[in-house]
Amino acid sequence: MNDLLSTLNERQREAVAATEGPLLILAGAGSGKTRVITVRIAYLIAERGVAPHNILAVTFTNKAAQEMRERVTKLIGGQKLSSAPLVSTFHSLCVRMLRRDIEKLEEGYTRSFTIYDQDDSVRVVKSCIKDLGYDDQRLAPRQTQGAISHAKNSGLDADSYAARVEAHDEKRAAIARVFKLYEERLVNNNALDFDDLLIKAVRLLRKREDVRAYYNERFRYILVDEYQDTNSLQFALIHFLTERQQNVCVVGDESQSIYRWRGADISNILNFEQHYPEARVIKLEQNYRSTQTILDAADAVIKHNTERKDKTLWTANPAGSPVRYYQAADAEGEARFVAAKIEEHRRADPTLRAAVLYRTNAQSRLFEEALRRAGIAYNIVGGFSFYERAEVRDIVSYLKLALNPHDSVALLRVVNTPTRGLGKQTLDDLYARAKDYGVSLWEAVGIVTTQGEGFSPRAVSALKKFQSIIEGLVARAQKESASEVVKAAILDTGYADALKAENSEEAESRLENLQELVNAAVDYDAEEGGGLRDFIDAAALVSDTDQYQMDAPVTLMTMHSAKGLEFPLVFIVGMEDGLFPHSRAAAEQAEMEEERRLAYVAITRAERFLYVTHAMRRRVYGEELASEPSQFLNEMPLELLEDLSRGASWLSFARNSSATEARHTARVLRGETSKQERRYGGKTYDSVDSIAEFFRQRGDQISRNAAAAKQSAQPDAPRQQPPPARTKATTRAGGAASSSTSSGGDFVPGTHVKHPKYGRGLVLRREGAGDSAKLTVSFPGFGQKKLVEKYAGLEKA
DNA sequence: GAACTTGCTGAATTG
DNA sequence: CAGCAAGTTC
Repeated sequence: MNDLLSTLNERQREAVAATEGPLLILAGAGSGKTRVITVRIAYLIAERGVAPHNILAVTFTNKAAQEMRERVTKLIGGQKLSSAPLVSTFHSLCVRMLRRDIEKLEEGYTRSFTIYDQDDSVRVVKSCIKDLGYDDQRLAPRQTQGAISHAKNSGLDADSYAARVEAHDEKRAAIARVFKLYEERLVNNNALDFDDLLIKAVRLLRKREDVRAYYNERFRYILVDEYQDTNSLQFALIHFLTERQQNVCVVGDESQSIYRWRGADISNILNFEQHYPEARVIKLEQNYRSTQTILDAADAVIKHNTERKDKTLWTANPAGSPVRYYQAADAEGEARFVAAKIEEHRRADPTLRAAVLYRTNAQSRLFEEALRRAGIAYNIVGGFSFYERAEVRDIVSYLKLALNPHDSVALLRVVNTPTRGLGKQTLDDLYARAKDYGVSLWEAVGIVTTQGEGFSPRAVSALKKFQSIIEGLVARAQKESASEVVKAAILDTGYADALKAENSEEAESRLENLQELVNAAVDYDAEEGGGLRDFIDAAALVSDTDQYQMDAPVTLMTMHSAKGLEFPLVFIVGMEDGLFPHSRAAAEQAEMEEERRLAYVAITRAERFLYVTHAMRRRVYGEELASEPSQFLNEMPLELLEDLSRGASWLSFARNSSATEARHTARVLRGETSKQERRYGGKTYDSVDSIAEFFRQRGDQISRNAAAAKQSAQPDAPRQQPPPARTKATTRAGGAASSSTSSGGDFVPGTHVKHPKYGRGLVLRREGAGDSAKLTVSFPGFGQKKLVEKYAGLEKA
């Protein structure tokens, strides 16, 4: 079967053929990573005679898993296989393991456990905060859930978290108590949150030799995709699974690590060779995806990061067209521009797929509107997914109860939906009773319906009604197919009737969504046939990125969601300081580097055409704010950019010599000059000559200042002060008023200054005079800011 | 007990 | 600006 390998280059072939022992594939963007993985699986089966069910491939999203499955099937051709390789996400792999063996953990969980998504977790956290008597203003449920999740991901349980709380830190002490109660409640509800899926699976492997042996025997060849995004739990999981055999192949690219904030540990990939001393390393450095120009832009940006493995991506592709740049007056104008350009491109080539990539989901709305107005069909990833719609969640809650009636979150959600006369008072009483007896809400329902417990006859009969509905569903779940139970959950509960009675358009569309849910279940029955249990598990584990449709002409999504995808035409929008890079990242170097990797990911999605845009004004929180171009624009070689803006733009400004020097100066300040020198199209930028020229022009004083600045960039120099607690995404138009220290005229270009928010900076430019004098100041790490001298509160540094 | 109104606060990225 | 929670009214 030589034709399997014939489509691959030499490195790729090596990566496929090195089947035995640990292997690290460092796969640069667009280097044919997925092809290598899929061919490798096919090769293992066809050439090495490995039984398919002995192969495990792990991905992060269902979409990636599904694509991989399809491609393997295609590669193997018509061959009938005795079994199939398991291609799964980390989370569904864990669910599989736990559904089989969770009882062996002896932590009180049974195999019919429920999975809580983030929304469910927050609800539980909220109830814990309330019941502990904390103020949910001071202890925001969302934040608290985030803190708990973060702790769990770093391997802490409630007790070890509590032990680490400093004596005086009341807030964290409160979180620790919430954490403890939260964990108890999950056990009581027989529920696991997303983090638990990994935690319990790892614990199971650690604790039980027999389980470990079973999986080591089963999975003889393991592949892990996007290895740079694995966290310590995922690492531990892989570690246990490869305990006996070391046939583990991990594929990743540390330049595309963008989930550090979620606990991804980049050292997993950086130290792979230490973890597996026998490891072989193969680098895939030829990019097949993008034009030379796009690759140059990406490369120039990522080179500003200090923390990276050395790897040079190259391509045999043509230079292609320049990166198109557009500065819009406001966010609406930016959206109009994008819509117009998409139309233009698609008129020339109707098959051209486009993506609009933004930093935050909130940015999507304007693009949706503009595209709709332009009559362009689009697909949106993220935001409200199908399974997040209230009506779908309601029905899913009924189904969850059918499988695990002790799930109190699900119970509370639907006990009075549709309304059946169970108001706040009754539920509070029920809740109190459950707490008194130390039982689940479902058991409390049972007690009240048999003993009365002093509840009003009306309440008792309503509860009885609810009870019989759930019992009916429980019975059905045991013998009927998923779609049958889904239908029952919509009809027998009175849910559909209540919607019909509303007789509104809104209700009509909800009914349609529920019909969709039924369709999904019917499909599931036909394809997987795993029953309601598996259907609900799958529904709980769908992710935003799973919504991506490969054939959609236009896709709107975050840059995060775009990882792993490619498009001939890409728009990176909202390239503004504070938005991208995000203001929350500005305080820490490591976070800034992650933002930069995100920029790298976004740029390298583009195959042929790349547009970068930003707006001068944007509404944030309903407030009009002025914004500056992103420093990432500044980090692209300006020669590669073509300015499509109307009138003067930041780019035209940057291209005149003084601004170019400003760029150099900013780099000098960050001590970054020596490594950055590089040639683009025969022209040099960042040349030592022009920096020298710059200093000659500015005179001796500046050279001295620059030298001082360079010193302050040393590691032992005092760190710049942290930003204020609430940094707005952009600087307020008109400037923040504060004490005016200046007597005017002090801050000529070249002066080093100190700003209350941004720390040290260098004045690049001065416009106007007197009270209206405006300064352009470059702050290392914050980019350039335009400040009104009078209000800026600047001091000489 | 349910529908409506006001007022407040908060959104970075995700399985 | 928008979504949600508490308060207000029927």
